[in-house]
Amino acid sequence: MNGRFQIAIHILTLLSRANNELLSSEYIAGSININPALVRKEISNLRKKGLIKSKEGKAGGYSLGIPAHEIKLSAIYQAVKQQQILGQAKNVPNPYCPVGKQINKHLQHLYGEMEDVLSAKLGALNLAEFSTKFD
Amino acid sequence: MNGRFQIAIHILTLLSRANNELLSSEYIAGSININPALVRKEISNLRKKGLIKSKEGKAGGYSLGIPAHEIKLSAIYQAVKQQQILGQAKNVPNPYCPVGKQINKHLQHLYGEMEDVLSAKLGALNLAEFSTKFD
DNA sequence: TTCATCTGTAATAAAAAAAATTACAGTACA
DNA sequence: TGTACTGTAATTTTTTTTATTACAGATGAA
Repeated sequence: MNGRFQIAIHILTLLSRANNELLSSEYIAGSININPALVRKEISNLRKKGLIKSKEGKAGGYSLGIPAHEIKLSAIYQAVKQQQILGQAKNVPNPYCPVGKQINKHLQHLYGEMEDVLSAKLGALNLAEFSTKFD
Repeated sequence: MNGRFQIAIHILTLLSRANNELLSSEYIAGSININPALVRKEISNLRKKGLIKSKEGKAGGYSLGIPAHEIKLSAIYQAVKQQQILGQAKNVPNPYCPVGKQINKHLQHLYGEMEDVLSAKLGALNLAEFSTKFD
């Protein structure tokens, strides 16, 4: 669960409460208290996944790409997670050790199962439900 | 799921296969391919949680603190996770924004639920089972 | 006793990752 | 044609993680 999930869900929550009014990156950044360029960067990613629409130019800004009740939290998680969390492809364990030789494979499998239960849990919640907490 | 979990489970797997023979930090470090001081540091933590026993001095080394089948993977996870993953207590969202004001509380709750399902999943597996994968 | 081989721990440095900042081209409205 | 936005890249700063070095203390053995 990295910091990007937090930013992404914050952005999406703001948009889901905006009633189709466009919000600017500066406004969003003000609510999160981070730099507008970071907001635009994360939105750039979420837009590619279809979760957000943007309009350029004067009076431009952002809105949800699909209705909030169709956005499962698992979709946000998937959109934001970079690569397999599995550690450090760099740290190559000792290939001459029976444990070192295989452990990454087994951990990979274990982590996959973990992701599955997380996704299942997050898939049971959607953005509309999450947003109502702020009423 | 951070890098320390990977190191911790690697250490514990080695110990569980050592048949009560003591392993040195240097041997363990050689299998993981990291620095022996890091191994000792992580073991220092796992020892405080009772998962590992150590013996100082010449011919010293490490062994499991309790039988492998009594070590749930969730216990390893708990031992290793530092603080609530919840992001950045530093990044304080805008308190004048209805979303910014409450989002950390709601995320905290959400993350708590996530931890619960993870722990449940990991609690169904123990170190002995994990170790048999290496036979 | 004294040497050799370990652990325990702290201090420091190096490397990697994350976050912030700055800058500016492109777009659209008025 | 000016203004207010987005899109994106380049760069710097900060934070976190990992590695290294060092050495005191413990223990067993010659």
